[in-house]
Parts: sequence; C-alpha cells; structure tokens
Amino acid sequence: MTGNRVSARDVARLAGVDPSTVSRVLRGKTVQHRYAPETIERVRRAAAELNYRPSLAARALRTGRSMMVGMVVSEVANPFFARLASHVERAAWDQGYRVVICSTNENAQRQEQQIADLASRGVDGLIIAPVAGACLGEFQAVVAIDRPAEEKGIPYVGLNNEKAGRMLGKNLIKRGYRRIGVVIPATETDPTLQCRLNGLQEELGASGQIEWCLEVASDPQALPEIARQAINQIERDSLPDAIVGLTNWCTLGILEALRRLGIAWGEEVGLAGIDDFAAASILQPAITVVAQPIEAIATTATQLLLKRIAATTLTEEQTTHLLEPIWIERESLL
Amino acid sequence: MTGNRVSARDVARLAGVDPSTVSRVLRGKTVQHRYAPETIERVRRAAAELNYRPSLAARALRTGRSMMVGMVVSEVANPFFARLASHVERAAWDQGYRVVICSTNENAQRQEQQIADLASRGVDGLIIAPVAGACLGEFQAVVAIDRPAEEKGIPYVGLNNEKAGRMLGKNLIKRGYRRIGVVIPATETDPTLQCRLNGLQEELGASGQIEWCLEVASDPQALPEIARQAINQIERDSLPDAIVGLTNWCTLGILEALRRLGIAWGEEVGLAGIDDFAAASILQPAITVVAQPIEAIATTATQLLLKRIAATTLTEEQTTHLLEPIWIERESLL
DNA sequence: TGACATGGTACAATCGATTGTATAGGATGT
DNA sequence: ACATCCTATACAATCGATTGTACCATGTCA
Repeated sequence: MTGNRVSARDVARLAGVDPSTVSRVLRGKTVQHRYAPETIERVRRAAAELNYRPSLAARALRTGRSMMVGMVVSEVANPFFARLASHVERAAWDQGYRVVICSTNENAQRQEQQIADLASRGVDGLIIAPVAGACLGEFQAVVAIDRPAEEKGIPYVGLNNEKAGRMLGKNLIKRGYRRIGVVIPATETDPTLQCRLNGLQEELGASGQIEWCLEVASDPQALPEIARQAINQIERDSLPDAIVGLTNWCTLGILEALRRLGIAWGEEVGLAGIDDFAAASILQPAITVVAQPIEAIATTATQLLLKRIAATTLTEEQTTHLLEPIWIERESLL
Repeated sequence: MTGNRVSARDVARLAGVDPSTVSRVLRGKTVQHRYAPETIERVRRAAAELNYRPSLAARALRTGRSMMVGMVVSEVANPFFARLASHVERAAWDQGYRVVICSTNENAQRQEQQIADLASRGVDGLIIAPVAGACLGEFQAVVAIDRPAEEKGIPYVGLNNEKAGRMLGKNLIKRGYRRIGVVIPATETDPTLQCRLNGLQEELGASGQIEWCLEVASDPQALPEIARQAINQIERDSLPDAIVGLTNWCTLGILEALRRLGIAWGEEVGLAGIDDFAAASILQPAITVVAQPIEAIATTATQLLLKRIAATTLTEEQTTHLLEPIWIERESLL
C-alpha cells in the first residue's frame, strides 16, 4: 500500500537484533558502534531477504533532511528550463538528492505558494529562477539561476550576460557589420537583458553603432506582433548591416519579418541572436547565436547548493557565478 | 534549519490547547470532534501568528501518504517529456500533489534504481514511460504513458498510434499522393511504431502503396546517419510522391536528405511526419504533421493516477486510453 | 583476585503530526 | 437529586528510523 511494508523492526526480528543495530549496520555507522562481522552479515542478509528499504519519510522526520531539493522555474515545458532541470537532476542524483519540480508561470503568487509548499515538505534546498518578490528566508540553502534574486545574500548562477552581449558585438565588428539593429524585450524587472545590451553597445564602441533598438513584447505568444513591429521598423528606417535578437523569441521575430519582407538573412543582412533554440540549427541558412552554457549553469548551481546544504556554518563563498557564453557559429553571419 | 521551526506543539501552546486540537482544527476534521468557535479562532490565529506549516514528512510518516507522485521518463530535456511533465505537474498540483522528476536515459538499470528510490520515498503514485523490465509491483498506483508497460495490469495512456498512422495515410491519399516512402526507427521493443506503420499501410489500402520503408537508427544522435541512409534510398529508387517520417527524428532526417539532394519538399515531393517538433512550424515550407495530444495524455494519466491513489479498493477501470492524434496542417503537403 | 577497559549490543527517547479513546463539566430529563 | 447524555477537549499511542546512553560480558593488568 504505502510501498513500504517492511520496516527496520521486521529486519531486526529476522536477524535477531535490535532495530538500532539494523539502522547502524545498514548505514555503515559502525565507527562508534562496532558490531561483530557475523552480526553485520546476518543483518545484511535479513535486509536483502525482506527487500528492506528504509522509509525516507521517517528518516526525514528524524534527521531533518529530506534528501530532496526543489526546483522552481517559470515553466518546465520551456526547453531552456527543461534542459536545466535535466542537468540539475543528474547532478543532484549522484549525491542522493531528488528534485521536485515546480512551475510558477511567472506568477508571483504561484511562486509564493510553491515556495511555501516546498518549505512544508522540508526540501533541503532550492534552485530557483525567481520572479519578483520571492521570500527565500525559510530555506537553509538557496541558489538563484538564470536571473538574480531580489533578496540579498542569495547566491546566483547564470550566464554572463554582459559578456554575451560583447561576444555578439565583437563578432559583428570582426565581420564588418557596422550599423546594427537590435530587438529586445521590454521589461523593467529583468536586469539581464540590459546587461546584454550594454555589453553589445560597449563592444560596438566607436567602430559600429546601434542603428535602432526595438522594444517588443516579452510574451512568447506575441511572436506575430514582434514580427509586425520589426517589419515596421525595417521599412521606416533603412536596412541595417545586421539585426540581432537579444532573446530567442526576438530572433524568431526578426526571422519572420525578414521572410515577409523577402530579405535573405546571411546575405542581404546579417542575423544573430542571444540564446540558442531548436530551429536555429535547422533553418537555412542556420542562425548563428551565442548560447547559454546550460549544463555549466545547472551543475554549478547544484554543486553550490549541495555544498550549502552540507555546510554547518554559513560559509561566505563567492556569491555570484557568471558563466561564459558559448559562440555557436552557423551561417547567418558572413 | 529544517525550514520548519514551529511545530503543532508550539501552536498548541500559544493557543492553550492540545496539539491534537491544532491538527483537527487546521485540517477541518471537525465532524467527529466539534470545537467551540472561539477555540477554532484561537488556534487559527496562533497558527497564523507563528506562520505554522505542518511538516509533511511527519504527516507522511503517520498517514502513509506523501502527497507526491513520481514521474519517470527517459529524459526531461526531451521537449515531448518536458511538456508532458509540465501538464502533469499542473494537473497534480490542484489536488495537492507535487511531482518528483526522474530520468532514466532509456537505461533499464537506472530505471530500476529510480523506481526503488521512489518507492523508498513513499510516493503515492507513479507516472512512467517505461523501458523494458520495469518492476512496478511495489506501487499502489501506476500509470504508463507514451508506451505500455510490459507488466500486465498497468493502465496505459498514450497516443492512438494506429489512428495516427491512418490519419497520415488518409490525408496523403486525399491529396493524391500514391507512392509513399517511409522512414521508421528500427526497434524490436517499441510496439507503438509498428502501430503507426500498420495504420498508415491500412489506410493507404489499394489506392496507394508504400514504395519503400527505410529502417534507421533510433538514436537521436544519428541524424546525419539517417539523412545519409535516406539519400541512398532516394537515389537508388525513384522519388516517391511523398515521404513520411514516423517520428520527428525521422522527419528531420528526411528533411536533411531532401536539402542535400536539392529537392523542394512541398513541391517536388510531399513531406509529413508523426510527432510535432519546434522547427516544424518555422521551416519554410512548414512541415505538416500529426501531433500527439500532449496535454490530454498528461491530464488523463494524472487524473487516472490520482483516482487510483484515492481508491481504497482496486477498481477495475478501463485500463488503456488511446487518445486522438491531432492533424496539424502546414505547408509540406499540397 | 579485584579494578578497569573495551567490544558488542540493547534500551528508550525523539522527530511532528494524526487519530482512537477517555474524561470533565454542563445540560437535560424524570 | 441523580442518572444520563452531550460537548468540547485532552491523553496517549503510533508511524519508522535514528542516536545517545546504558549495560553485560569478556579480557587485561596490577
């Protein structure tokens, strides 16, 4: 019924010992308590015979460790978070941790519920892509990914967005693109986008310039709208040397706009973006992008989290980890 | 530390009552035990003041319900499973259930470990896309998704693969495609692919025919290899009226082959597939596919699971749910 | 031979919530 | 006034594993 019919008591009975003996033998806690080899063997055999598995609920209650971590993201179905989750799961697994996945849909209230619930469940740590106003105080260990937490003192692991912007700018300049069009989602709350833009601008420096910078809806649904805005922008101004999308949705919007206008990207105009996406490598010409180091973000965050969980004293480690963007050269820049 | 500093005892103390009163009042178990409205109010206030949250670990231990379900899939990063997981999470959430996500990487041993671990954790149910040899006996409630379990008596929710094949066939015929090329992953273990092929073949009937059927590696890494095989096939035989991929990887392989051969899909040859994928709608011409009803699969499976969990007696319900494929008309069939 | 160390194991409390049963005090009925 | 019946609440056992401490044999040393 519960999935755990046999308890330590049962094993103890079969082996003719005390439950405490079972516990210590099976967990190898035999430093202070050394048991006779024969006893150990007997316990092991009994446990195996009964197919004994300790109840982790009971253990959690007693020890205060649930051996679970929570992962709170806006939406698991988003490939970026899905891949992140996959790597987090793998990294946590090795240490015996499992991950409880929670979506917020970018909704602050939902986020709060999720956090409260995870606290109730006694997860040992939290990896979160926070939306505004997350109360993370309850947790011993928290790591923010993708975007920093508002709350201070929360370690943060994410893309070095400024460097991503610079990487983009550097490559544009190197290839002779001078007049650049930019599409960026409008958002007051997310500092990461501004970083990308800053980096880009900085690297463009005197040699290049941002011809125009189009702010569009950040809502993924808004793709047609983004395309429309981009078309307007392009028709109003002259066509820049290259257009870049600062998120993958932006890049897709630009793509659609160019198609409708009958402009060949990679030939008549350069095209590139920040954030990789599935179609980028399949399109022809394939889209050159600077990608996020998803695996590195996930494993760094997980290791940091697990270290925090293990730590008895709050060690003041480096609190921000900005990881290197990855240049993926394809065909949309000459 | 644990995230749960305040216990029912603390609340009880503050409210001047017994912990049992706290428990019953807060959970609304006041049928057998009716408390004075004033007492109820006092308890509520105390709980709120202390920001009390019951330890779900303790509750799980006592009640035998963890209010968690496990979800075991080959890989969360796979968009199909990611979307499935998202909907499962949402559907489970409403009933107070959270989902622990586990990847198997199609590895039977890993799957076994995951299952055993979830059993230890006392999850109340399991949603699983099983690979060969899953021992699901330990669980009170299990639902297989995507592919049926070997073990008998496990309810299964998935695409009606045969109907998907028929849908594909019907639409090909309707549009006048007669000679069809098929690309299908080679696999002995997965019955769903054979169903798709059968459905297709059946619907083609006398009016059409499968010109050739190419078996390719099912490994997602093998895309270049699939393309190569497809090229060989096309060069050896004549070009069929249409080519269909029975999975999205197959369709991508065909696509790549057509590109290399300089054949325009949608014009010189029809192209379609079973299983949608992100790039399908972005490519030009966009790829027509029959898609899986992902949300329906997830919610059906989840509801079935939760019903099983709630059931005290093993109700013999309908054990197989084959859900309707979805025709997504795009541009690669005329 | 007695004091003492130590190896091997059992005992019992504990984590926090749930839940069956008991009980005090008041109301009701005759 | 006494038995009876509620009403509202407390008591205590329990879920299963962990862990500090107590304890009983031996064996050792003086």
